Amino acid sequence: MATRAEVAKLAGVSEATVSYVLSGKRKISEPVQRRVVSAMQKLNYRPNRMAQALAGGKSRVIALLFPTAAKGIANVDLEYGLGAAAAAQELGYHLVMWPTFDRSISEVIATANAGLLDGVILMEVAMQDERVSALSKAKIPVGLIGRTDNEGRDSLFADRDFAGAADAAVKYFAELGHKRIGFVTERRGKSDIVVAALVRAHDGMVAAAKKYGLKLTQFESSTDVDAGRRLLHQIIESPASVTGVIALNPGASVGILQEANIIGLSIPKDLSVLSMASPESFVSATQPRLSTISPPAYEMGDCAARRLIAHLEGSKEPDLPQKLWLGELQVRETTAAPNNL
Amino acid sequence: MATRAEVAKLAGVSEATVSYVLSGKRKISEPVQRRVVSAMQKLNYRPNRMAQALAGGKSRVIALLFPTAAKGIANVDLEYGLGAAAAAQELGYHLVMWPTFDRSISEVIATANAGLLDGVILMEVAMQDERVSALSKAKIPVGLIGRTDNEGRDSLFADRDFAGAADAAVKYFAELGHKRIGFVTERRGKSDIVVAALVRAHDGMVAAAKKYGLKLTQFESSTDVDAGRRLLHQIIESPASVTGVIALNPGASVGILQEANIIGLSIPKDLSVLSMASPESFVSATQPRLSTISPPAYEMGDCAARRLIAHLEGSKEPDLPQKLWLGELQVRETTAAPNNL
DNA sequence: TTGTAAGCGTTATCAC
DNA sequence: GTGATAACGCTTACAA
Repeated sequence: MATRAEVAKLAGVSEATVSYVLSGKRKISEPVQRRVVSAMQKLNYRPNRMAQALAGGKSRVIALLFPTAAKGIANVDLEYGLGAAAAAQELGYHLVMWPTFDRSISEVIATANAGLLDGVILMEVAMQDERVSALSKAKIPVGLIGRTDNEGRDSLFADRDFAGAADAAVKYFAELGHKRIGFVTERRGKSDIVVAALVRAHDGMVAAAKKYGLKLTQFESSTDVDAGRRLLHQIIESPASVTGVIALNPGASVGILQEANIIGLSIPKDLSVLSMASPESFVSATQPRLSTISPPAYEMGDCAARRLIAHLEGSKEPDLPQKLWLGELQVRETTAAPNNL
Repeated sequence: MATRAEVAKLAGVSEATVSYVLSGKRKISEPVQRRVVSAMQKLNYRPNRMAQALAGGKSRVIALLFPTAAKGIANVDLEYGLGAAAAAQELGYHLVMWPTFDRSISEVIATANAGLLDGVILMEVAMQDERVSALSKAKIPVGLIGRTDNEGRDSLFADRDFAGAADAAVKYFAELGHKRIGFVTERRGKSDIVVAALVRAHDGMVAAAKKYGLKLTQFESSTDVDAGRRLLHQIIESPASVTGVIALNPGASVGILQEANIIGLSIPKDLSVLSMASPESFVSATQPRLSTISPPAYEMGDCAARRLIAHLEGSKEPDLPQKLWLGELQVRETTAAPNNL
């Protein structure tokens, strides 16, 4: 590759001038500008990013910590990554895919300290997320897909409006005529990590149920489909006798559908099912087609990356208005008025 | 972060010695070794990757060109990326996610020339892949998930054994008693890019059908589910009157399942369906559960990354034996003996 | 408006 | 075995 020195020589200017033409941090006279630019083109010059990074202290690389522990089902999460990667690209950054099996981040911090990473995007954020604190302490900028309970402080997030989504879901069920509904959430594991989404969705559901006067029963299930299948029996045997369920984890919804088919329970006639998080691609495979109110993952990933990068670039004002995503209610074939009015 | 200079001072050695302790490219005496290592630990030293990259000419970063054009269904492809990213990580490399909407790679080449990328992994490889030639011409190492028709030359690939997979699939159908089967492949678009997988799968199917004495009819469908649904009508109205189909693209299989359910066609009684490429997570949602013989995507991504990195590290002998992946035949609920023997 | 030169933190090539 | 000392290609004061 051509170096800056060669461009400078060809254009008959100093090396610094070449840099300033590129960065625009200095006023350059018309003729010089032209000469430099044409020299760059002639030599097919590209500034060396490693040299830029070394001299400038910024790599323009960010990492997405991608959770791979729950390999259960439907990697909804890919869409987040795609959105973030595309946004990064558009802004001249690069997104490294960082698969994580646990929540340890010492290696991430080390890599950032080694100058390779300017910032990090986190998923599956907990209310009190040790990773966020650790990264903050290490002065590494963090973007979140999700958010902690530290509302004001960490402003670099893209999160769902769980209250709004829960409200929309429950309202829909109420309008269909349901009186007793279930909420399927993830089993909170042995660890004391409380994923923020679970808490906010739960709170949203409770509030919405109260608002619309529905009786709400909570069920717990792990992410895999088999757990969802077992769950259906719990649901129908429950004294709560719900006529519909709203499920937070995709595995549960599918498991319920599967098992219902096997035991001859008719969906949505005998039980309505609404998923609060299932990717489009995944829904297309379900039979009957799952009704959903899912997060716009691509968009959210895009937003998280943009916010983080804007921060890295030193923008004071957040360019993007701080919004939460509701997700669109997609009525398909698993929701209807209750049978046993 | 602590720099090498600080470590050298603390350990009372020259900076070069610190580097050589790290790289092991020089014999270091016991006491010096100890002093340097302890100084490194005390200062929590990490070599600056940008400086290493600049001085060494290698960034230890590779990119995965991730196709996002066919947003139809089931991102099988995430698993490839996860495998590749994990392998890279394990080997001290980093994998940047590079979403691509088309097959242009000038920007990739420019980025590699800018020193950020040491190599590139390609997906959806064509028989004659212009991207491979362009990258080769630019002296950028390429790893493939898939492979071109240039068998010997580009040795850095991880591909399926399409002949073997087709053989296994057809053999299975033959043993079930099917005489006339269909092969569903992707519609070859307007462009003249011939994705290698399509060709090899086709050839494999033809050979296998001949071998087991089955009559084979080819059907074409685009990737989306709706196309798959329309396809079912083509299949049942076809004079070939097949009793089973083997589908290359996941969208088609699902569409067929969907439409069969709607029009009251019983699967597998009236028609057996076997998918040659559907991710686990996706299959769990189908009803009835799709029988498959899918590629081990994670493993293949892992392999492609390892091969590429081994090459980047200058290994002459390919460490990993050059194998092709068959994929495991998973008999689930969409395949059975034909009804109309 | 432009040029000069001091870093940035390594690798690699000499010497000793 | 170990220590200097040029690169590596850029950013960015500081001069002019």
